Amino acid sequence: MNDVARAAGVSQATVSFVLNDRRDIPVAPATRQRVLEAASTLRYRTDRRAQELRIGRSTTIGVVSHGVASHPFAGSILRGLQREALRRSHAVMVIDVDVEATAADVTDAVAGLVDRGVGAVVHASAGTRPVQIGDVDGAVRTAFVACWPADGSAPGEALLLPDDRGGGRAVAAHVLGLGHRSIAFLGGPARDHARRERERGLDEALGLAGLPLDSVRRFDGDYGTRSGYRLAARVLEGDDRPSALLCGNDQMALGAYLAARDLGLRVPHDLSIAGYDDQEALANQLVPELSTVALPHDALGARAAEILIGDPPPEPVTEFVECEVVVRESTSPPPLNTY
Amino acid sequence: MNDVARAAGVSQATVSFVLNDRRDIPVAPATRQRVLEAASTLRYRTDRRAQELRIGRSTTIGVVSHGVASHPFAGSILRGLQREALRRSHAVMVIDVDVEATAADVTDAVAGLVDRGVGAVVHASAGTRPVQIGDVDGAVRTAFVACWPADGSAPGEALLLPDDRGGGRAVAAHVLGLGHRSIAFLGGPARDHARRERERGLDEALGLAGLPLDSVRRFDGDYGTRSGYRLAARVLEGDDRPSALLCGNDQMALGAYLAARDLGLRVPHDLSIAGYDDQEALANQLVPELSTVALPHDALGARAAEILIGDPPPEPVTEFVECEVVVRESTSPPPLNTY
DNA sequence: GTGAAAGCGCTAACAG
DNA sequence: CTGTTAGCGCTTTCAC
Repeated sequence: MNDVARAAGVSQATVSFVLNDRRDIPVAPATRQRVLEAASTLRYRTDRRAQELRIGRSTTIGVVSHGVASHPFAGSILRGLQREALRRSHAVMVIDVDVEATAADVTDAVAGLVDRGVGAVVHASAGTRPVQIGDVDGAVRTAFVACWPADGSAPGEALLLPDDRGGGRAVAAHVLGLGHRSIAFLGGPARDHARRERERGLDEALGLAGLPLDSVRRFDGDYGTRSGYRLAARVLEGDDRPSALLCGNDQMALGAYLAARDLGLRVPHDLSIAGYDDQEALANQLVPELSTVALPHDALGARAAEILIGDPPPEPVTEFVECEVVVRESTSPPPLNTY
Repeated sequence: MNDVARAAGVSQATVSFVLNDRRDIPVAPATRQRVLEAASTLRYRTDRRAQELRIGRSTTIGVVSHGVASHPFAGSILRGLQREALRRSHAVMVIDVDVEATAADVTDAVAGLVDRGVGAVVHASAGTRPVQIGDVDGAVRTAFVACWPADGSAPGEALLLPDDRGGGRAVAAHVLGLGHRSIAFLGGPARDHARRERERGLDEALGLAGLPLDSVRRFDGDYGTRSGYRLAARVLEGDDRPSALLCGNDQMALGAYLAARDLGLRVPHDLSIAGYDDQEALANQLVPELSTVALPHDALGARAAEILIGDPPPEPVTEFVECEVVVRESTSPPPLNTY
């Protein structure tokens, strides 16, 4: 900055003023111009560390990602977050911790972030589940995306979740609307939060349609393709084969695709299949393309950035972001349609 | 730090000495102990920004990820990188740029990183392809993981690539070794680097086996599941159906699975299929489990951290990291085996 | 062994 | 409108 000042023939303070575009300090247009030029020819860039040190605020937000590596689409959360952060000239620093990280591991991660001056941290997961948050002592602004503190503590300034119940209701309504009455629900683990919400959504849709809850058979899977395969094979081999499968996620739907084909069933002609997640490079690439529910990861990430960079909300916010069903080719009216 | 000094009844400098564990400055064990205790009860943490500002070196390394969001397993690169960085008490700051980012976009990304004091940046991609690097003017140490500068400039201190040729050779040898003589290669785009290397590997394996290069039919896909489906359907429907398919990646192999089933072919009984990438949650989840080639993303990331945190190598290093074939269930000897 | 003081690159009073 | 200066939290030289 001194070099720029010298080159422009002004004081270093003046350089700071024009570079930070401070409108309250008047600077002669000509001077201003000289400074800008000097800065540009010298390829000057302000050192954020020094700047932050001085102003006492941070221009970077940290994210603790609880197992990106294990989840293909965590990228979207990051993307939304980053885009929004960038718009507010903030940077994003991420540190990935294992899905099975202990509280101590996470404490280290958060500490590393805080030591480097992040002004806020967002915990992000792709699975909508409890995560370890470590012992951070409320030292930093925090938000949660698709996860919440495993230890039951308060979820910082914001708890941002996909509206899985609504999504579950929406796909169910879609399939019901097509005329299906014999449906199987191939869900995630029985204790999984998302699975439960989605199933409740299903129940709501059933209620709305005036159908008994036990008209849909339900199974527990593990969100893996193989479990989708196994469950689908089992239900499809029995008598009174369902005409539609509501899968816990796209991976399980893929398993169902494989199982259906192995049994000589055509999708969607003989069997409709719906997924959940709208996983990139999967749902829209399948043959036939998979009807599914889009998870609003990008929006969730963006919202987190928005909240944490702005003024702290008077009280913690909890938001459920809508999950839209995206209808593609794998769902159609049931065969032998009788209405 | 002043608070700690006061609490321990020593000067602030002494606190710095013991906290940084400087063995060249002798400190009385008792004093040392008092400082440590004070620091811990006050929950003191050193501000890396101030520290870096003073010492003039950085303890964080930046990564420009060229399209994480679009590639499911970029996470592994990050993971390896982070693990290695952590071992050397560095942090990792990532910024994701779009796959189609312009040089200007990338310049901004790198600048954001450098302004925040990263000591080095690694460009990472999941696709092994040229990437924009922006105009960074050699201002910072740089390495490339699974990518290289699109503008033909020198690849910084290190160019780290998967050995796709070796991987291609290895799968081909595996399938050839099983006895297959009628093979089709369903590759990625004709101009794609990885596709070409993998195909060269195939040629080498053919040469080693004393087989003519034209004994394997080759097709161009786009690494998407649908293109795998389309290509497989085409080649499988024709006369002299191949007994084995070498796919450009796991996604295409999945397409081939789907196509094979649609034609009533059993894998691997009627048809062997091999993928490439060993994509998490895909390859090992398919039914049957997919034989494929593992990409060493984790190792690549780790190596980048190792190089950039250590002393600069005297001259740029280029390393090819081995891709191992992982044999699972989708490959077996051909039907009507005649040897 | 320990402490005082300078300075890393920056911002923000305040004086001119 | 511009320049001087103190100080953000730290490290390190040098004197005690």
